[in-house]
Amino acid sequence: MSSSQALDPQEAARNALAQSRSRQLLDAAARLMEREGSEAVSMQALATEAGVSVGLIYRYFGNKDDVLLAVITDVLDAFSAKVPIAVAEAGEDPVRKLAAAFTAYCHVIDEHRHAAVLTYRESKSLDEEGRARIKQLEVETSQPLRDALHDGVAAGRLTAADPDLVAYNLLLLAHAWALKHWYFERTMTLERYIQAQLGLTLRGVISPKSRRSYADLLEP
Amino acid sequence: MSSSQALDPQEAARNALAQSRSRQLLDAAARLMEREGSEAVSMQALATEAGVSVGLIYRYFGNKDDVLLAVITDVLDAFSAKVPIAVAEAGEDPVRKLAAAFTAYCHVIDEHRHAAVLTYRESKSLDEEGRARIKQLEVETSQPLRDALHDGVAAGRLTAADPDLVAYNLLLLAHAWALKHWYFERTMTLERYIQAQLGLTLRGVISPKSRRSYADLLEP
Amino acid sequence: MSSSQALDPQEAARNALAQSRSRQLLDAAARLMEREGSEAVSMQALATEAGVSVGLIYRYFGNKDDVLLAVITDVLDAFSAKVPIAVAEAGEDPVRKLAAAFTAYCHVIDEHRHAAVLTYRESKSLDEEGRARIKQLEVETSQPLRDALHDGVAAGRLTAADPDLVAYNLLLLAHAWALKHWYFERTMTLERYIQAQLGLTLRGVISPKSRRSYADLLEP
Amino acid sequence: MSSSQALDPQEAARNALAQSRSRQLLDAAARLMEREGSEAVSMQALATEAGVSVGLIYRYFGNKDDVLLAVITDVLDAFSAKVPIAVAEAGEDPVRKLAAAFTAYCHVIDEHRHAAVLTYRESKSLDEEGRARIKQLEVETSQPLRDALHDGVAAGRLTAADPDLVAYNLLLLAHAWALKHWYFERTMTLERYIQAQLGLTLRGVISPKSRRSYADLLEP
DNA sequence: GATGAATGAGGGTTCATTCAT
DNA sequence: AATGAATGAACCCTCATTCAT
Repeated sequence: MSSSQALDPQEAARNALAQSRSRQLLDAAARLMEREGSEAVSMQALATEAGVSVGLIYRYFGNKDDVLLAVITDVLDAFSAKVPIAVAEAGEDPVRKLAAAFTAYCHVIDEHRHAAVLTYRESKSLDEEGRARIKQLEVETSQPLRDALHDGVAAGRLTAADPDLVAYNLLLLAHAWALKHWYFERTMTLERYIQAQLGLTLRGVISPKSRRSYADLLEP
Repeated sequence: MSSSQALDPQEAARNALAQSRSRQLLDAAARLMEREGSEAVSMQALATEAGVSVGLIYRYFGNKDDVLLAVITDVLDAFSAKVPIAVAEAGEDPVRKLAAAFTAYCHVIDEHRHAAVLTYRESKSLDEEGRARIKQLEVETSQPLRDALHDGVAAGRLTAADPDLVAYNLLLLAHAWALKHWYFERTMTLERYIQAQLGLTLRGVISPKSRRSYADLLEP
Repeated sequence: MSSSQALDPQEAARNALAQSRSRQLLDAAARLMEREGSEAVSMQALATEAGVSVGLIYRYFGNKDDVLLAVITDVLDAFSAKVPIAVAEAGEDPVRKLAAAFTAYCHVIDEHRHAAVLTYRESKSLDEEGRARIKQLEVETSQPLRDALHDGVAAGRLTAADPDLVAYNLLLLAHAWALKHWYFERTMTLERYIQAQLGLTLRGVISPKSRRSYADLLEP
Repeated sequence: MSSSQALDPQEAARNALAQSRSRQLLDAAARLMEREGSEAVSMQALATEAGVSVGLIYRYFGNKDDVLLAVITDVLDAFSAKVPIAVAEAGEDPVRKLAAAFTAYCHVIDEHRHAAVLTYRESKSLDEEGRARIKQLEVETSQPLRDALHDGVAAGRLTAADPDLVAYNLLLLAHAWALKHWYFERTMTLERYIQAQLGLTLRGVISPKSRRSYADLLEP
């Protein structure tokens, strides 16, 4: 009720504080996971890293799973923030938009590698309602990929029996950069990874007559 | 012939017991993970599920990580046991062999869904030497995919700049059936999943002149 | 002057708390060992005896061996606190100083009988660096005995081929009051024990011409 | 009844077996303690070292403490076996007999260093009746020292207000070679240790007129 | 007599969570 | 709003002891 407009200054201040505290903690969590691995995130360690007390975390998050959920959500938020922009900059061509979206996904994943892995961990609350939220967010944030694919199909540039599966696969391949980083880092850079995976996927869905137009994307 | 050398019956009995205990414990672990999630596998819970005492587990496994490693290895062993057979039954055609291999992978994953997820968890000992063993086993067990792909390329049926990446992607897609089961189960059966993913991947690597021969694999 | 530098009150309070908690735990350990023997000191038992939770112990000590080391160090600290004072009060005569030192040692041992025995137990961490620390502390705290002996030799009151061995023997005899308490308590009081042992040792090292001056120490 | 004489052959065989099993286990315990320290004696380790099964140990010993008690008793038995012989070989002189006895004690201790330390460990059953047995045995086995001292006093060679205390101290000094081995081994050999300690003790109890006769024992 | 697989209480340790200040 | 000392359930692991074979 008081959320959208006419917020009294006290509440506004409170919200701003909550916002900045969340940011502070989420950033600390990211740093911690980057430095020590995502197993090392204990509440105590998180508090120390963020420069606050343990108790304070519980003022802004209900429990540890809430924090983890927020970390994951944070990554998904980065998707919503960056992918649409990248898509918009790619112009009107749906295939170029698709490529731009995938590239942006991969870059975000690369910047949050350890947080991205979290999604694949089973934790108590993530089974109940957290799982549902993540699912929904994941679907929402993969919308740009789906849109570009559908556009491409509509425009006759792509041929895909199940565009949603292709979109999901691309998401998966972006995640795979984090999940299997120990494997890929031995043979590839991120840019090379993006190019190679994009090429493979596109070769499976591009319509024959459009091949020539996207030779740069298809030829590795 | 059946064993290594002059097996004294006492040792043989002991080995058989160890074998069956391992089986019993690994099966219990699988059941437990299936029922409560792979986070719920405490040594106490495992003992209870297997109907033995905690102490007994330590007679057959050095520590908890050894158990987890064994669970993972168990899946990988199922690969080595089943995939080569499926490939052999597929005949000589490298593309058919590839399809058979992927199908077999997916079936094994489906039968060990929760165990398969374990590989993606970071655990203490899995970072040190366990990680190395898993990597190696993963590479070994994915060999059939790689072989079929290389054969296909050599035979001119497939065109792939990086066959190893394609093989790894297929492995990933098989794992994805377990990792993202909550997503796929809403829209697909396992068989449909296999067919769809195989179609997509093949369309990206099949050589133009061979398309007609594998129309059944390519058309969903 | 009293502390190191610009003590902010918060840190000071924390230090005071840590101090008092340590005291509380070490006293509980002493009581426990007194009542149940030094084998009975489990972390749980210690927590219960001290009226705190197990977890709290780990806020003040790294692990169980740290606790045991602290218990031992505590005794050695009592030596450093009490022996020099006793020596100082004994005047200038090196033999009187020696007697005073030994008496003080025995009294401290008597007050920490069970803790004193700990030094003779082999424990995991006590082999590595703990052992080294104890050794060093033991040597340091037995310095007053050595000093008095060397002084006595220098002053011509004592004759000892190996004063350090004599000093070590006295230390041992002090410990023996704890180690063999079940034996000595049947026939002696602490005071009688001190007098008798001192007499024996002194008779072995006193120079002939000084015998008369210390008749009170030599004649039991 | 059947013990002293006329033992039926079956019982005799049983006794002999029990005897040899005990020996086998006690020797294994000694080896184990020598090699791994006296903390490392678990029932399993002991069984393995002795080349028997765990269960068998319980046929010959009631529980672990019984084994430990037997190990200790074994050392005390070695005293009764060796010390009287050494004393007998020393001739008639009570002081020489004392010296021979102490030397023999120290040698036995040196051969069973780790077992000797066991006496100073508190364990469950050692408090109850085991303690009593050990006390008694300790007193019995130190009899040669006491005898020699009393003889010496009677012969006017020694002057000691409390000969029993002197005897007990010598026992303690023999033990100290094991208890404080880490200290003494840095500066002394066993022979030097014996000579030095004997010298110190004797100087405290030898009667003035006998000093010359035992100059070899008194001068280090 | 002998085995060794099996038990399970108990030990040390960690860490999410609470609450008095 | 913020702190951090305190809690205690839960975890992994060991080892003396038992008992069916």
